Amino acid sequence: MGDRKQTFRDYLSQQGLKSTRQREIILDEFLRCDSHLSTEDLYLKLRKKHPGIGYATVYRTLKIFSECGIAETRNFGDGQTRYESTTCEEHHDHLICKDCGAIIEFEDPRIEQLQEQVAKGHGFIMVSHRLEIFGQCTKCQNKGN
Amino acid sequence: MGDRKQTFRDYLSQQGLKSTRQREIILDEFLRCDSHLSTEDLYLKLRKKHPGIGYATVYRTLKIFSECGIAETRNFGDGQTRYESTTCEEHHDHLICKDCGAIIEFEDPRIEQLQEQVAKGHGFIMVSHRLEIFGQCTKCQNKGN
DNA sequence: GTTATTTTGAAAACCAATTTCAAGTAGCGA
DNA sequence: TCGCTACTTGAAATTGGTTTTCAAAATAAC
Repeated sequence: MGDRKQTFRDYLSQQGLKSTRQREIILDEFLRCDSHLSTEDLYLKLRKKHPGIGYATVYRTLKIFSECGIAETRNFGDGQTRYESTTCEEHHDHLICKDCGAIIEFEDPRIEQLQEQVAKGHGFIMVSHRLEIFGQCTKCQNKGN
Repeated sequence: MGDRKQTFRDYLSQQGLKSTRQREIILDEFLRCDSHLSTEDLYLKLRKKHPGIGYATVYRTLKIFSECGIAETRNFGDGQTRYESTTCEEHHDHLICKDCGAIIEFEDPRIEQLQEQVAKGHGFIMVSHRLEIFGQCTKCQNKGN
């Protein structure tokens, strides 16, 4: 946590960018929040306490987060880009309920390994991957239908 | 092939929709082409032989394709929706070159099975999934970086 | 053929993402 | 501290793909 703030500040100065009040506020809020936020989600949250901060600033700051590695972009097919704060933990994938939209994170090294194999088998050097499983969660199964 | 055309016609009449010259042309072209076409790709291809057909018609027709199950939508994160014609074959996933954009299809039953396991482990009923591996293909590796 | 309904194509609307620009701010050096 | 320069900000405009609108044209049933 503390070191992600540091990572951000280091990245800024290294790129000749400036540390500003807005960027600090946005970073704090981003780290505090649940993940999988869209630009709009974060903008709306921020607006409650900091009405002055504009959408464009949130957008640009999130982009910097992903450049410096403290956030990753996700894309679940609903037309909105979401940002997820990276953790020291392993890479993970997502299980998404098609009914209620619940998102569960999981990781499975066996799947990761097989992916690596597949890539190699086609002569590819794997850089990243994305796995999403869509289904129906327990709750929604019980709600009938 | 023949039966996918039939599937489409059946769907139309079942929904009270009409069979038109444009829809037939678009279907023919769609089945003839490589997969992973965006609306624009298909529109541009069609325009060569059938300049009269409008973008909106291609868009709407592709939507019907996906409703009746002869096409599936894909989303590789470049901001364009792509349509892939479904085959009788197994489900497959994608290997995508981050440099030249080449798309390779693959399938791996071992991965599929592990996904099923993961879903079950979280109490989910798996409906579908999406797996994309991003990397660098052999060609682009040789082109140096 | 006539009629009711659907479809078409061009243009407009839509919406998230991205850029523009004038005013404001940070950070450096004097 | 002051001044300068470059970067940042927020509002508004723009972009680019998607989706809808609407009047004219085409289809299917009568």
